[in-house]
Amino acid sequence: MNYWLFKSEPDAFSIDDLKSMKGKKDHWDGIRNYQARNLMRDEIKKGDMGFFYHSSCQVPGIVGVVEVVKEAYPDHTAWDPESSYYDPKSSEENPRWVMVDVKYRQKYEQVITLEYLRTLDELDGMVLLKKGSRLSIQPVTESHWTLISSLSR
DNA sequence: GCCAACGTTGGC
DNA sequence: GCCAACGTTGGC
Repeated sequence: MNYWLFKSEPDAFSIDDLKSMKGKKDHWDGIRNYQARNLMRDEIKKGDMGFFYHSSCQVPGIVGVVEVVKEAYPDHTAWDPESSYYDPKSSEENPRWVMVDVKYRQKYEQVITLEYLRTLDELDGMVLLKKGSRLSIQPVTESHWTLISSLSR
């Protein structure tokens, strides 16, 4: 099993939004970055777990956990001219972008803040903490996953 | 709101 | 295929 980190701006889509969806699950649409797309297309498997990360907000950090419940399939928002994720170069015949489905698993009582994560020597090398890192879907190592998960207790 | 870092585009 | 210009991300 592999571990991931999914970034979202809570103003656009928060962990509470996910929790309130029917079945507590939703498709992770709107990814328009090739590196993140390739991770979804090639690496992210059903049953994988992910941290839900809130970015571009007052207190950026990890707010909870999701599970991947459906593997990559075409992102239909790319075909919708009304959508802000519209990409005329993507078609139903030849989809350029994909998404996966994730399901809410838990919300932490307290945000594990980016500020706090930066203080932990054990997280050296974590993609999230690298300077200039802005990948919206990131791999997380098992040891980092285990450590961060233990912080929520 | 600023701005550093990064990704993408397109002319050559 | 290079790289300047531009657009975006995201912490602060």
